[in-house]
Amino acid sequence: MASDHTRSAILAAAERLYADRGFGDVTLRDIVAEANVNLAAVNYHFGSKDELIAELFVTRSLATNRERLNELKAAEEAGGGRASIEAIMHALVGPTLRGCLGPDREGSTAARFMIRASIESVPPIRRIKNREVDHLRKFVAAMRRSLPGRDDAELYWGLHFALAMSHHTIREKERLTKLSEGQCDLNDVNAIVERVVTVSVMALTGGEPAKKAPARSMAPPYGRLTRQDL
Amino acid sequence: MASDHTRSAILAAAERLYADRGFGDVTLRDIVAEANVNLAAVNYHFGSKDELIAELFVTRSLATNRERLNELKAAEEAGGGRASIEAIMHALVGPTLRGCLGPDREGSTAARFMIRASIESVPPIRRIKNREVDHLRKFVAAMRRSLPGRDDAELYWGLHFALAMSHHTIREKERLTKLSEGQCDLNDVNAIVERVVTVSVMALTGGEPAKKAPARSMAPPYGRLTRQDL
DNA sequence: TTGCATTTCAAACGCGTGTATGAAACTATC
DNA sequence: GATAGTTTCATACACGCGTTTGAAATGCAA
Repeated sequence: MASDHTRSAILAAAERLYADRGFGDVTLRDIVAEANVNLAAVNYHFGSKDELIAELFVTRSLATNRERLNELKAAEEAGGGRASIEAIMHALVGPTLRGCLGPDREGSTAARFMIRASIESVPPIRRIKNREVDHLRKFVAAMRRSLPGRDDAELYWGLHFALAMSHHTIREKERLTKLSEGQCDLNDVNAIVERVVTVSVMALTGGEPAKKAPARSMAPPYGRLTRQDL
Repeated sequence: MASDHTRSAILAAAERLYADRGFGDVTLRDIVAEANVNLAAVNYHFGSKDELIAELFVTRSLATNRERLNELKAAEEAGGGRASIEAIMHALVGPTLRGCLGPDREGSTAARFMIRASIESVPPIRRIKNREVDHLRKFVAAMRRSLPGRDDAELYWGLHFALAMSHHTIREKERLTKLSEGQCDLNDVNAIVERVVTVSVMALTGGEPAKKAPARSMAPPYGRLTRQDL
């Protein structure tokens, strides 16, 4: 057991370097140099480079998931077991967006690391992401409670688009700034969250203010929908 | 000059392998084995591995961009210089979605390659993508003509979200299928295009059927907007 | 056929990587 | 303070990679 000093120094240095320069060109030697520890320490404490990356990513995404679920649970309790669809989407995209776009929170290293993880998609991280389905299903369940009668496929598409907008905003933050020549304010995180939530809710409810709308409303003007369940 | 046989065999083999297995674990040796040419041929004909990848990507994305602009031009001419916002978004996301999700088009190798390029984000490709700004600006210009008086930032956000949804759908195709347990039909490309267009238009017009709406309508319920231009 | 330029080829180079080794330095328990 | 277990360290290994080399083969004009 002992001090753990080396172990956490490696974790901190690795996260910092990965956040700054991406997974592609950060070697174990870079990491141990930054952490002032011996090269062999990585394999001693983590087993392999991939396991080090996995541990970093698991830690951070567990934290985000916990935050999301807390927000969801709070919203459902406040609504007597049924949260508004706005609140649900807010809980879904808020923590991630705040974490990755927000101002320095613990030096924002964690945030920048998660951005990299979302951009570069290295094998150990991809493996973990594929097990995130269960977590998302909890949101689908909440959405089902909030919008009863709505087709399940519609719920999945709404969730999918919400994640699309928030992840893409994180990934392409720089590009959007450049494209819009600074006209899109990427610093006001709350405004961005509201923007994403608003569009997501519109996608799910078809533009109406989202008060228990009758049923499927996002049906495209033409072109068939899913035909699974006729 | 000569036969070009070797050159094109390399291009074809590389695209096929990258499409199937990703950039991460395809080596030059894999490629030349698949193409039945000598290892040194790659450097002789392309200069380096990165330039080979770049040539592949440039070729394919030029084709997509051309397709997009053709669709846009056709829509603008049909509307007397002003296309409907639906048509513009359609031209923006249609070609990419059809190319990457559609059924076999020339063996769909090109499509799968572009999916990889959008997922893995390898340096030479990233460099090229960063020069795509000019191309997107043409769409912003068309949007400005279609929705005059609308805040520029709103147009950028709308374009951004449209790209978000189409790219994310391509990237996470498998995950969405798994999450929804097949309830989201990822095979009906036209329906997906309509879905993305519909939501994009709602994001831009605020849910109204998009007939030259007065002005900014996607303003979030609370939270400030951009403050650049006061 | 000769001569020159282009293209192919087998082989090797050089480098950087993640990982393994085995001894040395600690730390804690008795 | 001896001993067993844990952690650090310098060093080396083995391998795969993109790239280079220089000679052989090929194509083509005169």
